[in-house]
Amino acid sequence: MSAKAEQRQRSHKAILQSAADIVRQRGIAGARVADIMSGAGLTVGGFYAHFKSKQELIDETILRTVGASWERLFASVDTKPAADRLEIFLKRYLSTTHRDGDARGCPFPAIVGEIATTAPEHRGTLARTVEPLVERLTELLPDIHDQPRRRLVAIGLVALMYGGLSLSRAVRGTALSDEILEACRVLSGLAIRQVRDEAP
Amino acid sequence: MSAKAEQRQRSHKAILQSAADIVRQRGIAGARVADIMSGAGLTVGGFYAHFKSKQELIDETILRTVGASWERLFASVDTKPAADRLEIFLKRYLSTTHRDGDARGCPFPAIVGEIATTAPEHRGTLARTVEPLVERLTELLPDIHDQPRRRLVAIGLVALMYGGLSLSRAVRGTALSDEILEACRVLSGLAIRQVRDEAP
DNA sequence: TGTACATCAGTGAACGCGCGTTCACTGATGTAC
DNA sequence: TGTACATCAGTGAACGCGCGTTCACTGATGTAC
Repeated sequence: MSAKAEQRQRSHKAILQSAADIVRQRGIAGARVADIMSGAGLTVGGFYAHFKSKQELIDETILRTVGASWERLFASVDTKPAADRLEIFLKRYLSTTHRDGDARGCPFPAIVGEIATTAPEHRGTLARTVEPLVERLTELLPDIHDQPRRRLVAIGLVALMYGGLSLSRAVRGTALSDEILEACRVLSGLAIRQVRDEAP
Repeated sequence: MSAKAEQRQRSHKAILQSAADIVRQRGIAGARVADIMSGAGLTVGGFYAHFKSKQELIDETILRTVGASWERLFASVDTKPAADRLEIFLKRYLSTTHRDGDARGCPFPAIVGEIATTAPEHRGTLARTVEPLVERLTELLPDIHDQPRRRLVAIGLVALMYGGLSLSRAVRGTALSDEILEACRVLSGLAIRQVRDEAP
């Protein structure tokens, strides 16, 4: 590949990386094109040689960051004993480390509310990212042979994880913030124990 | 009171009501001063005779709408048998009616994410609203005599309710949206059953 | 191999628009005598 | 009671600012001969 094309590719990647970081921290509206570009070591004007619009970049950023962050989490529990995986998974998602700006963390807290209110143009993209997570998470649940119920429990856990992390971040700095994370770990533990007890 | 003062009071109330409606639908940044005023039957310029700034109005709107919406829910289950109250409460919060823009619904989905990312100036106000809910909700839980755990379960349920409603709204229009609400009802039911089983 | 021209990634200023906020003004209500 | 003036809730245009997007330009890289 020519030096020019290589340079272009490097810039493209840098823009995506910068967007991923900034969107996770500041949400969609908070991620300004000029800031994203300067985070990539470039200037505003060059943006439109890489993406058709801000919306296109945001869509691609959503697909990439949701996928990558959850896959990273799934991979991190892969080596653990099967029986412990779900608990460790929940513990990591609902950790203070994740709350306090893990650069590779889940972007949901930064984008879900915005998509519901002022950025409905990304609704379809978001919906597409949730389904795979649910399927992967279902595999981690106790095998209760009631597949529809298993799926619902997985979806409920996604909502609990997202809700807990989001609320915890919103009240960051207060004692309640830590309590929220702990509470979600406790609640998920209770639900999972009950699922196990119900299993045949 | 003079006719002038009465007029002023009516306007003030209308602005608050309009703000409550619009914030719930479009979030904080999405609630434009001009739109709020026109929703109250007034024009932009008059706004600053009623509030020092948009931030002041938003803070007051958060305090009022969070308090009122949860109190309304608590009141609505007051006449039910004590043993059923929590379940009905959860069912109503996690209903499609509530998701589909109940005008008096919970404002959390519209504001929590934004406060965590682009509107940290409202963080303290939000935190102040959560504590009372938790205390009220704790009373609805089975009496397990382990108060700290009881509190954590209540907090977890708040996170689950908020997370479920928010996620469900974000993917509105898809089959997943309904599933999320059902999933959260199921998950909360499982956790509560487990709490009961653990009770002495 | 060297030279002249073409390409193209990136620059930075400018544009148009929407927002929160300000302010001179209006006209109905209230007050003093 | 009537009259002259004061008050003040609300108007609507203007201001300043920040944002997404556009565009004429630059200069390094690539190509043709």
